[in-house]
Amino acid sequence: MIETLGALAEPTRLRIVEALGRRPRSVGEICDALSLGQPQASKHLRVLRETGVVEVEAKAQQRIYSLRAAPLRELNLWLERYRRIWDERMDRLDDVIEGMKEEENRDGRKKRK
Amino acid sequence: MIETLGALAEPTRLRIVEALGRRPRSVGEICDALSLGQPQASKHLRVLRETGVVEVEAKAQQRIYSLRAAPLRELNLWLERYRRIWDERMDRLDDVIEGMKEEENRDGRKKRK
DNA sequence: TCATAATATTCCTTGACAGGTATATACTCA
DNA sequence: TGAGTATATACCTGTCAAGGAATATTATGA
Repeated sequence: MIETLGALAEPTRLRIVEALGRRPRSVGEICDALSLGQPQASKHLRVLRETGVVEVEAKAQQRIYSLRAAPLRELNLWLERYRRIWDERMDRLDDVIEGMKEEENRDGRKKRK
Repeated sequence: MIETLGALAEPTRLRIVEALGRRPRSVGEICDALSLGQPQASKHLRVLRETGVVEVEAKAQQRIYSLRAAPLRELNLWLERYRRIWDERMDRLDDVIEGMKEEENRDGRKKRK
């Protein structure tokens, strides 16, 4: 759980996770997509793998990395304990998401209910 | 967002956040509750404050720290993008957030976004 | 004003970690 | 088997952050 946070707290690794969130990718694809050196990518992927954030599947001489469900689920579960805080006085969550998706002037006016 | 992750990715700070999740506390209370040295507590609280995770309210000569909603909400929002991954075919952890995944329910795979 | 309590800051040392480069390993195919 | 491709590891170096101890700051009350 805290290892998950640590793994995600690094900018490059977060970008890798977001890239893998779209679809699984090989190391080379990750390097290309993120303009990363290959050793750097491998090292970050190692961290992500050792913390259980990603998993690998060998395909010929490539390694296909993809996200694992467990740590994200765990993170969500932890966050859920604080729902009463982050959901305070707002509407239901989907409304919040809806509102933020439209990305209107975020700092302009506060929406009152 | 990534600053939030970084702030939470430190064991002591995570414990502080969890303590504040129950109720706001003064620095001294945090030191006692977590067996922390006072300068250490203050320094971690500074990080948490500068990343917006907590806020302070002065009360006499004490400083009462409490959690802020925004970063937790933001973190939840980020995590929501990966719900399709971490929620894969498990039982529902909660149904509140579920209004936005109508499109995903079939077995059609997404290759390209 | 002074003494005291509560908290913040500074300085120091040390360890972890990320980037860069070079090199090693593993797999495939001719 | 050897060449080529894809990925992993080792080594070095600089930076940053955390813990510890001492000290500074700020507010309170007598």
